[in-house]
Amino acid sequence: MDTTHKQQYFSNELLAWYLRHRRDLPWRRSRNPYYIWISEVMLQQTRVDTVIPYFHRFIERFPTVEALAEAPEEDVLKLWEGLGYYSRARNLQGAVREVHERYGGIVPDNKEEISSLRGVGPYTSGAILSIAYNKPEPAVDGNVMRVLSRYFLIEEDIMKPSTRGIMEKLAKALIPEGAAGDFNQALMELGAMVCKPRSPNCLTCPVMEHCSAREAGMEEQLPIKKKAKPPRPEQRVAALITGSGDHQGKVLIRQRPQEGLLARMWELPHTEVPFTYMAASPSSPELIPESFKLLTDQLAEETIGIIPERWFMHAEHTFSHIHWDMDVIACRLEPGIIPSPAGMLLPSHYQWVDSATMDNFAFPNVFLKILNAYFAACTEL
DNA sequence: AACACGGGGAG
DNA sequence: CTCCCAGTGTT
Repeated sequence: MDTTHKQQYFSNELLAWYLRHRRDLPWRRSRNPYYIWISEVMLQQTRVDTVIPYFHRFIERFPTVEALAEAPEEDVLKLWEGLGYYSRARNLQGAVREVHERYGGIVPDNKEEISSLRGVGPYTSGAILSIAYNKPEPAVDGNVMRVLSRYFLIEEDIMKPSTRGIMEKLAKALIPEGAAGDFNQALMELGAMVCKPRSPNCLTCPVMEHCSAREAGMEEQLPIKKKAKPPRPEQRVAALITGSGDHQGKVLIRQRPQEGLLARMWELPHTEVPFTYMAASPSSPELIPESFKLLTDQLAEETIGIIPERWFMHAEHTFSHIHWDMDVIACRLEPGIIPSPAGMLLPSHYQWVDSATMDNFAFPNVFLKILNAYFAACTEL
């Protein structure tokens, strides 16, 4: 079978399959480029089922380019809470502000301008141009690379940037005349619903008949992918500082720095401790002091004196590159360090919150879990 | 080219 | 539990 026929068969069958089997997803109910853009940024590294509720809340609160451009950044971060990769939210708002100011609120419809926006890389630009404007641009994500590597039996390592180029060229050549948006979505839909990472489901695949990987019995081995490095472990100790007096029933939180991991999110005060220090546990809370002193010293530099009261809980959290192993210690403020009235000298990036007011701050999931566990325990008493 | 950057689902 | 998923920006 010659190459062009194999390609034409693929494009035609896949497109026909998609038109019959496409899922009814919220962002497929319009061709509003702004909605498509929001959805594509949310879908970066994130599953459809996870994104759906976030997408609804987001467009309800920020229905237009103008609404998002004029919103406070904290509001955007709060709506992104739990979705991860928070720079996506900040870059998105920055780019939307640029579209608002420079392009009169109209999302650009050409590669040059749209690619210059923060957070819009090769995948997202292709997705927006094809889905919102039906421009014949490829949108190569992980699904697409998996499907193409199997159907065309491509044994290049998909983690290599050079493989992207090969895939984009191929994906572009496959786009049927006038059907870029539907075809690109068809490719991703097949990867998500049929040609899945660990189960190719060939028997239900619309292009099985000419799939090279299946013919070679290679469908389970593709795509070829170099293994990622395991996350490096970090031991951490956090202080759950409970208030008294005016702050009875509240907990002290702080905001993270402008840049880096979980930038500008809120957290419990905590610090990394060396592994040579034993972790605490309910059975051996006496092992706390060495590691706890590091936290005490760090907070003392910010004029906050704490006294440990009891071990509260253990929390683990895995990022793609770091694993946190965290002990949470319930503490009270040391009298005399914070002068009366209490909290007067609290640094501005610190705040007291209770279970109601914590809704005003965006937290990474690991701290959300700890705070919810604490306030739930308080309610039981 | 290598690394930073979250969080969730499947088996 | 282990493994998998894989866009964009920075260096």
